Amino acid sequence: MQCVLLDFETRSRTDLTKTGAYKYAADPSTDILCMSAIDSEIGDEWLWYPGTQAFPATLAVAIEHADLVTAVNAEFDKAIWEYIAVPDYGAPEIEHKKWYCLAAQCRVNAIPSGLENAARALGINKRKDPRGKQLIKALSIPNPVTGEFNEDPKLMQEMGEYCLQDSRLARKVMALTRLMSVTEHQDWLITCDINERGAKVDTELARLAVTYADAERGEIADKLSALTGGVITKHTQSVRIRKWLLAECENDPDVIALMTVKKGDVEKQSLDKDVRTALLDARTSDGFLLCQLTADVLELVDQGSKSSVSKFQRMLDMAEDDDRVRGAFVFAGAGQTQRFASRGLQLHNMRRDCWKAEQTEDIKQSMRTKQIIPNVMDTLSKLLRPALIPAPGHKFVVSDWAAIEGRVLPWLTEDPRAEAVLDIFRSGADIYMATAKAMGILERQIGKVATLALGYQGAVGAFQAIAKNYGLILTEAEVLKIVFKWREANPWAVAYWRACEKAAILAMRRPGTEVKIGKCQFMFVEGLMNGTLCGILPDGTVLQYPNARLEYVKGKYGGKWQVSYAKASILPKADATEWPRHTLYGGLIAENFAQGTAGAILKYALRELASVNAPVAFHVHDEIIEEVHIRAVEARSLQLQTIMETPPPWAVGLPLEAKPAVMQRYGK
DNA sequence: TGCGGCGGCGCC
DNA sequence: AAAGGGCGCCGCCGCA
Repeated sequence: MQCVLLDFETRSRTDLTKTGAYKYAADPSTDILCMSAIDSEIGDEWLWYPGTQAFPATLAVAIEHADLVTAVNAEFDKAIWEYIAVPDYGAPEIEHKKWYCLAAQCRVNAIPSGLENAARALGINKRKDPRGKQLIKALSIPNPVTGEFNEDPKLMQEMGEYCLQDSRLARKVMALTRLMSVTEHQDWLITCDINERGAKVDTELARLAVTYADAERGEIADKLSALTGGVITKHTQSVRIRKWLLAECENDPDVIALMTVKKGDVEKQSLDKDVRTALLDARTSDGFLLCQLTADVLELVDQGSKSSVSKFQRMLDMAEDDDRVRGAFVFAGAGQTQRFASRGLQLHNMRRDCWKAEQTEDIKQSMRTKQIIPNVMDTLSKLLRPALIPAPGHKFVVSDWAAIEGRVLPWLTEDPRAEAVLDIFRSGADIYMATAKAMGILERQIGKVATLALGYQGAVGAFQAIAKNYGLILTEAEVLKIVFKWREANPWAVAYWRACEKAAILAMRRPGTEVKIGKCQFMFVEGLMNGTLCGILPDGTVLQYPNARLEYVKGKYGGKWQVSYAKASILPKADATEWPRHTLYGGLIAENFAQGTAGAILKYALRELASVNAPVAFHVHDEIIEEVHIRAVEARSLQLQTIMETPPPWAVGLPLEAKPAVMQRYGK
């Protein structure tokens, strides 16, 4: 495998962190300072300053012969290459499928995807060097006072050296982790295509929303200042608000009790949404004192805490001239499950409860004519999804898999007792009602919450967390009974948790051996990243647990063996000597497997859709949104449903259901 | 002033 | 022994 590693250093008047790579690369003020390249096999190095040098002929040959052209976050380098290096500086063209991303390779290895953190996780870069950042600040950003770029030749030369050093480090990281499989690389390329296509934003709506949100935030701030004598000046000042409230109620133990939340092993006082609701609710019951003043303050915080309205500004920052936001998806962004993540304009967490297209038009018209809107922040956050729109003459075709994880989990177990659950899905019956019945309970709501909450060894806490979203209020004793009944009615799940945990331990004891659990496997690979426990999903996707260790932990009544591993998503603190670790337990493994397999089904469908040139605009874990010409809506809907409901070859027998809807704006 | 840490929020 | 976990973004806080 011959591979050329690239790294660009650039400068621009636009802010990369606000606009994202695509808009940044497309901006006319963006230019290349230098580019380093390394041939990963031979080790040949190049440093190119396009302002003063022609493109190195030997590098052109190396690229021509390379199987892959690699960069950390290659979408950035690819965009710079295609938008600037080729047209402005005579760099040779590189075919799309030759591009390869080292950051994506890091993510499939379950280590951080930033070069510095990846190297740190691999133990080859202990110390952070601030010089690189200083150089970027000096050369990549115009002087804030004069607006001029610094062109100091000495600094430019130093920048080049740093650029080359990054490529050398990247080469090491590449060698210490496993390459993406052909399928993973293909999925990454498909992600590039989706990112390049982008999602269209109703920028007029976004601008109106920003105006209204700014005004409302100002009003809330004024009210808070007035109520608290200037102690609290914004609804976002969580520390001030907490201190003020505690002082105001003279450390009333009842109030403190309601404010106390457990985080890990430590108890803390919080004033998050749940606590505020609890405090305001308790106010109406007997004997609880929460004066009008504090209640008013809490309600103002509630009103202001729709932080999601900041997304409208983000839409405007990222939208290009054609009103499209590009680069929102990260292939394997979730290292532990290999699901996608979304960045920049995060399309994965937009408020679900939202206005319909017609309501959106009405509200938009009200804002155009500067009408007063009641409950502004709430109204605005319900406009987030509808702010995503299809191009003129197009519609969204939207489809999501019904209860995908509820189907995948029993299917993965291969337990004959789980067939009954799959048969309920196959029959089209109501799974939540059936679950309740199997537990000897009549309320569908309880069946629903139990199904959503208890599949991964969660107990009272997990149930209550989900129950509150459905307005279900039960005592701890009642929930404990429900948990017990659910486990009794679903013995396949309990057995699976145990089997997963045992398999992980067994795999650690027998390196290089496949240990089967239902449709998945574990294998401990000693030579990879200080020992990596690999969970292999039915499609071949590998979930990695790097730096895995089998440890004997002593308990009160004897001890037990357990597997721990380095957790990529938790970055170590500045003074930490070891990467933060987590412990595997059965329910967690079952969850990782189920989420990962659901993600594999999405990736499979995206490949199928790519092969028929389906216009996928975006996706949200279990949901695919196509932006379709109005004349093709019917055909594409049918095609989308067929692709989503046909299980992949490795999942024959898994019942899938995904009925498409047609929308003028994005909605639930 | 810049930056890491943390609390908070939203979704699947 | 029991265990909800997977994400990313915004904005404040406190330190260097």
